[in-house]
Amino acid sequence: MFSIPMERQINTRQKTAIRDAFVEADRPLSPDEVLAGAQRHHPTLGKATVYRNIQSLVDEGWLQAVEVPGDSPRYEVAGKEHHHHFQCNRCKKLYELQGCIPSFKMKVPRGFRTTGHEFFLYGLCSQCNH
Amino acid sequence: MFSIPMERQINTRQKTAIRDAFVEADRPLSPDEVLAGAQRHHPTLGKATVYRNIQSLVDEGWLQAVEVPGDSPRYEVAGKEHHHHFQCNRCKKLYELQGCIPSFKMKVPRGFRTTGHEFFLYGLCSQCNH
DNA sequence: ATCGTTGCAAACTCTTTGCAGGATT
DNA sequence: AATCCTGCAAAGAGTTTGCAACGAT
Repeated sequence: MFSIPMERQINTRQKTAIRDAFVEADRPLSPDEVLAGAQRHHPTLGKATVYRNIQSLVDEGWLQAVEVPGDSPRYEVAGKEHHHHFQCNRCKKLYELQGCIPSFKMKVPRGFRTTGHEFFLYGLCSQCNH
Repeated sequence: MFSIPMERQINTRQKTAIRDAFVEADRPLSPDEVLAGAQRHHPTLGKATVYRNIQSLVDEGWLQAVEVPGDSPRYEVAGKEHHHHFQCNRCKKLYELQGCIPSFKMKVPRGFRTTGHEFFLYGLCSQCNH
């Protein structure tokens, strides 16, 4: 038998600053937003470190990616229930919505098999809708 | 009063090859797919020309952009009714679906205003689902 | 002392732009 | 002939990778 060595859990100041940025923001963040948020805790943080730690947190299962149409990827704390997102047309911030749309049946071409869906609302967030 | 000069409608061989690629494919195409499809009509076509002509066709209203989560933009012939898209998980091709989902009411946070939505189905297309 | 992480810079990919030559009217 | 378009190559923007120095154990 082979034993799979438990990965040592390494928490550098940089990685902690990045996790804190997600907890404080409480919404999905882009790499640039992570850099800006985490630099308030650790000003010398570099962008390569942000990209590497995002990937590391995704691999650990702490983060998960949220792909957005026509914009850079966002990442959110993993483990939440199925939900969708709202993007502000002006500031481009992404927000979490509760729940899913009511059951829907979309017709797909013959021979196609559906395995999942995505849904986005667009508009103005409270900060931009004054 | 100023008169707005009517743009001369210029149709080069390259632009015609690009339009033909869309008509033949009958689905939204990425810039790379346009290049590949149009090069079958005009083998020396360059990618800068593809990008410029896509932009030109969008400006003319012949094409419209279809942004996709986590993938390069697609373009489809403009003027169709409101509809959504299906993306194949394996080959990444985008397909047009008919119609929209039945009426839905998603709760948004207070102070937010909704102006639009997007919806995507994912799965396997008939070519990849054998 | 060892081994993983950081931060800079270079490499990469996708897209846009500059420019000389070519095509169209 | 004048003007617009093309294709190459260089420039940008966002992301990834190489590497020497740093940090933690």
